[in-house]
Amino acid sequence: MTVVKDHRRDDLRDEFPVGMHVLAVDDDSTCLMILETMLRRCQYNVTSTNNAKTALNLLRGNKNKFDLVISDVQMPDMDGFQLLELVGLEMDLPVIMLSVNDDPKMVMKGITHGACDYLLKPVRIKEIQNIWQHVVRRKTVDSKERNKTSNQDKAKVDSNESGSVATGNSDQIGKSSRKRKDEDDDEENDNEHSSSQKKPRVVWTVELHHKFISAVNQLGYEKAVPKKILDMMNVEKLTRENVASHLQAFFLTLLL
DNA sequence: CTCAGAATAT
DNA sequence: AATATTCTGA
Repeated sequence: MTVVKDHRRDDLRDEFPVGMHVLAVDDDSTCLMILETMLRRCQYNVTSTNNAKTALNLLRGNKNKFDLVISDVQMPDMDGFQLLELVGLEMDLPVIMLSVNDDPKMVMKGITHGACDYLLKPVRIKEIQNIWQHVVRRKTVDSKERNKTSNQDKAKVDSNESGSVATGNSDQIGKSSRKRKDEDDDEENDNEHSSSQKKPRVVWTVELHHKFISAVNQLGYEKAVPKKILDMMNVEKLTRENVASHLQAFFLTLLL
């Protein structure tokens, strides 16, 4: 009997730090769910909460339990930056910020407050797959050099690290977001067959996507079906097909 | 006939 | 790659 069961060309196998403990924080329950799902898929050990205070309590109560914190920026009780700061003060954990806001000021704020990464929503699972590198880096640096000059922060911003860890990097920040809502009723040419009616493609801006997410959120994952989502979103010009298409794509990105 | 979901096309 | 359109079955 051949004892060959080693045939794996599976992707996430080789040296993924399985079981790393991640604390996910987001007030939007659907986002949280998605985040959780993605993290689990990537074989992280996930604890999640929908508010920063609980997050803090969890962290304080289990100083060694977590390896990484990933938190939304905008939250009701305490915003992500405060959380970030407190965590930085009280413990040595890598924190990743999540936001729909691609404003460079915000990104900068995150970084200067000590975030080790700043991801834009909607987050793709590929970005999640890669975050363990921050933990590794932190640990490596930490054990090697315990240098703590009693200096206030110097706001030294390093764009992106130069290639260091295995897989290629994720994308850059500072793109996307076009102004939507293009009303078009301009008359102009009624030539026979040329262009009479434009067919505006629906552009799923972050905002629109967010509405979509909220709708799905309220309906619940199982009951979220195009028509219901559609009239829950209540966006003009949007068709059931549009939503259906987006829904399909959306689930694909979740599983990718 | 209407819709969801998958497949396929642009 | 993102969104639209077509197809199938309920």
